[in-house]
Amino acid sequence: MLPRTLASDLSSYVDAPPTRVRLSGWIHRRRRLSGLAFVVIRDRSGTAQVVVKDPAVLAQVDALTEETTVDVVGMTSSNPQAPGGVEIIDPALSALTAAAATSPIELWRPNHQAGLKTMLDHAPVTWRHPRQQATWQLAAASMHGFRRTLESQSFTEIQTPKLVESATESGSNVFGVDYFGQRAYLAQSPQFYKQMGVGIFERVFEVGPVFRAEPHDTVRHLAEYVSLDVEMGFIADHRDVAATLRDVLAGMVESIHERTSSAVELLGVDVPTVPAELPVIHFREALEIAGAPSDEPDLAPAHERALGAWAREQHGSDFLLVEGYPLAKRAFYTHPQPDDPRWSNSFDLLFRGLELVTGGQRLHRYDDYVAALTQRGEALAPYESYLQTFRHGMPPHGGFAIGLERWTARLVAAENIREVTLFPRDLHRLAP
RNA sequence: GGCCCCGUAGCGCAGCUGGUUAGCGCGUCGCCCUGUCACGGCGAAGGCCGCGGGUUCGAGUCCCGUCGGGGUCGCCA
Repeated sequence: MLPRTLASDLSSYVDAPPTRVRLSGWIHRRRRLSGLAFVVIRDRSGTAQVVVKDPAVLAQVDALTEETTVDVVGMTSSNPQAPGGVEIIDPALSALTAAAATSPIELWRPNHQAGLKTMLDHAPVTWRHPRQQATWQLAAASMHGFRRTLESQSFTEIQTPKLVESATESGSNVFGVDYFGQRAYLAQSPQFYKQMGVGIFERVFEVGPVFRAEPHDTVRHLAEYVSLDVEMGFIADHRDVAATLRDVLAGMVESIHERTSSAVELLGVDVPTVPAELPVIHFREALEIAGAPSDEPDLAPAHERALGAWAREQHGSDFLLVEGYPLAKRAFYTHPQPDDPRWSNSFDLLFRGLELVTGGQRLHRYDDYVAALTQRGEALAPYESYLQTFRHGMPPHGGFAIGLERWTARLVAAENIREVTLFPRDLHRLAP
């Protein structure tokens, strides 16, 4: 069998003599005229045009619907009228399945018109739209840039359990599951395990799912999302963590430029520039800038949007690091701000006015953990295996977590995070 | 979960203060058109107007309930 040629490789035949090639892909669109038909074939690399004139093959084209998978063997032909300058002529066509059922949406249109519900209900098909594919290519490239940056700084990639014994962090609700007759939970964060990982490897990261049972039905919440987690030891304070965060973001952006220029172009993505140093403000200043009362414990979405605009104007930055969140509002393992324990050595990173990252310095002394848990009225027993980490020597450490889908959503200016999530899980959706 | 808006053909929508047979564009199907590229032309099929109840001589339209969807707020990545 002739080896496969990808649609995107066809242009290399512009100056070559006619060559026999084989394309495999989906029938993206048929354009039938009286004595000939144009068949656009879509594969993972893009689309290619096939010109059919033979009556027997024309009859096949009439019978094969859009989205049917086919093998096409034909001759390359340079033709200025062909998209990309090269097309396939005089083809033999063989369908790999029966004619495909009509697609719920018109995949061949440059801009599909379907609403969110239609897109999600038919995700196995609607993700085939080139613009949809492109959004996930951005996500994939971002994950690659994340991994590559951390590996170059000698971080070890780990995988931590998603079935856990206790509902660890306070705040968000967890999903309970039956675990061989015992109550277990879906991990809402790899937090404890990545700290244990620091005790083992010094520097770890993880790309994986986390689960939040919070009944929040908003454009930026999912019940399951991909968390890009980092944790590192032997830091001075949270600013060291923030510096790594900056490098990681720069690596993600670099990877997007390297690997997905066509997706960037197709979607008209405004790829951000990561400043050499992320602009930093203290939580107190953030409240002032946002015009919020000085005793607000957190930033509301409207405040975040105001701060995003401010960072754009004052620093020309799409990113803004807000540090020093009130200690009482952060998780128990958060390290206080040394000169004023009302505040903490933690931060959020806003990307274009949306909370994208939470991170900071953690406690690293066993006694501090006992004190922090006791002060919050928590029993120590459920944290036994976690606390073991700190009885056996831990470096000052910290880390952060990036919400992948939030990143992608901001990147493509999606109005709803579900637009950039392959198979979103939310309050009302468990399928597909 | 609170509040606001919306459910009409495969998709996107119109349907006015209630009135006879519910429309439009795209898609689908049929016929026509040798160079299209969101091809074009002519024609046809396709609707429990989300579901249940109520008001009325009469409901896609008004009211109540319910299910589903969107936005927003709380909270979060």
